[in-house]
Amino acid sequence: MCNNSGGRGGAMAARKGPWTENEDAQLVWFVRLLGERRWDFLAQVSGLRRTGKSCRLRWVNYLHPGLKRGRITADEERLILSLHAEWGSRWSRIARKLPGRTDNEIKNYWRTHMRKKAQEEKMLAKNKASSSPSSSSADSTSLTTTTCSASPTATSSSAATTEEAPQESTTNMDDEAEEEAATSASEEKKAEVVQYCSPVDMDQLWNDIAASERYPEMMMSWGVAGHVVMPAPAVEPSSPVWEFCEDYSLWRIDDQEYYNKIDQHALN
DNA sequence: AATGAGATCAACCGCGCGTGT
DNA sequence: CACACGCGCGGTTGATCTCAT
Repeated sequence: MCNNSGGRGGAMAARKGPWTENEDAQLVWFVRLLGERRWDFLAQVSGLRRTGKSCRLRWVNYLHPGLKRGRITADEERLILSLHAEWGSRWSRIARKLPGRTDNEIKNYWRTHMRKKAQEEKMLAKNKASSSPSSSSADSTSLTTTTCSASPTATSSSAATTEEAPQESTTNMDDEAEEEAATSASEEKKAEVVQYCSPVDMDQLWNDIAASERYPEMMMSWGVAGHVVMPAPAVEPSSPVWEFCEDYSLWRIDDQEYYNKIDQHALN
């Protein structure tokens, strides 16, 4: 299935590992051109020696406009905790409630932070057990105690998940409704995403990108129109991909509204 | 200043679901 | 109805960064 399995098309082995700036820029451009679907096709057509899967992941987790960079806030943490308590490790679903955050990000956050908290709890429990065996709940971490009681390492195991998400069935209707709402109101949500964009780098980025006008040049340099066996665009090795993107205004092909919103936000 | 441990993040993998033929 | 394909999701791993010793 993956094009690195040598299925069809190119016999080129798929690249793995960290993405280069050129690859990022290229991917961004082709996503804007083709949309966020048909990733295998996109991977082939773009000339990227990556699997569609890899392209999608890179886009979703790193390149997607509206992604929020920076630390998870206290509010977000609270939300994550409560949603995790409700849904278990349905990271993508949880992520939908946290505009600008990816499932991967939340997943990572959960793992690292909950592990820490679980360790703390363990210590607390031990201490309490040794001092007074009667009480069972740690009070200091009031917010987190209820949900992070599952050991973080075990969080990944099905046991923890099922243990923590027993209401899954009861929330089914909720979920479906939410999913529907999520897709139907995607436009709204995207605006929401934009709202949530923190003033970190992304703002600057989109601002810069919105301001530029030169994507056709890139098209030429990549020999767009379908099959691109391309030398990577010339980018200064040290320059962030965004500078490259900026030069070529990558964001103007489709989903115009969406990106307009982003642009507008960035300009505010 | 060196180094080891822990934290964080990006990326990959396998599996399952939805859809088209 | 069965099959193949494309995609998304959850779990895991490995590299890099940060901080304490």
